[in-house]
Amino acid sequence: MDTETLTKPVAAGRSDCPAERTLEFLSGKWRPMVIYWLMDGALRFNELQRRLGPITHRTLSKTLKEMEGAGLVMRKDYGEIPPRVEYSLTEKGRSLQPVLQAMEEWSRTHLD
Amino acid sequence: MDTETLTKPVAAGRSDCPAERTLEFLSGKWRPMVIYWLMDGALRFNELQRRLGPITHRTLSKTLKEMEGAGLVMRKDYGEIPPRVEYSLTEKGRSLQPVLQAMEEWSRTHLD
DNA sequence: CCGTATCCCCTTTGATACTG
DNA sequence: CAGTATCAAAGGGGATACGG
Repeated sequence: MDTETLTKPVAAGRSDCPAERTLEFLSGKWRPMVIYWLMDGALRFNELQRRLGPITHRTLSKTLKEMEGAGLVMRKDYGEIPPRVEYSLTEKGRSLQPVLQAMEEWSRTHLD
Repeated sequence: MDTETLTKPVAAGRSDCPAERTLEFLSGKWRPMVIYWLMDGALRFNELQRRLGPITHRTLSKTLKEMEGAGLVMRKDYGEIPPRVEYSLTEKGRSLQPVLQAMEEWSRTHLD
């Protein structure tokens, strides 16, 4: 009996690898770093930019908006002048920690 | 005392997020799927292509060569005619399973 | 301080045709 | 069957300038 065909869809037009869908939330040059820096709490836009180092204003803006759309990041505008906006992780964003941790573990044990 | 500045590098030009380095091994449109399908054992080139669905010959070839260079995939050429080549995961490639598993778990609990 | 609009480059991917 | 070469298309990201 061919157990192989029981555990995985055979020649599926779109063989859903669940890991891949998770990856979509982490793909992009800056997303993991953004999560990393927001893991401890909220940060203002410019503060976050300083932590990230060589990221452009435009790119950070775009990245944050995408992550907000993905439900990973929350934006809080204090409506002050000069502007003051804070970004933080949503529950969903924080829930990615085990994934990032698995990745850290792997980089420790298989890289360096 | 500001403990925050003790746990994370402040304004590092390249604040190393270890997870990011792992991501480099998994980034790319097809890499996770290739690992997924090779996790059970070796597959021939065309067989792998069929499983992956809509991937082009050229792209699969390139992807496999990259992953071979990264030490994730092993290529075995049987030197027969017609050609017969099998691809499989290296130990390093298989070691990524916990990472993929964490991703699967997340997609199950936070997507759908 | 926070954000957007334009322009440009570079990389990745796909389509297609060809080789051993 | 396995792989390469060439060309074209698409998207991500950076530089810069401008607006609220």
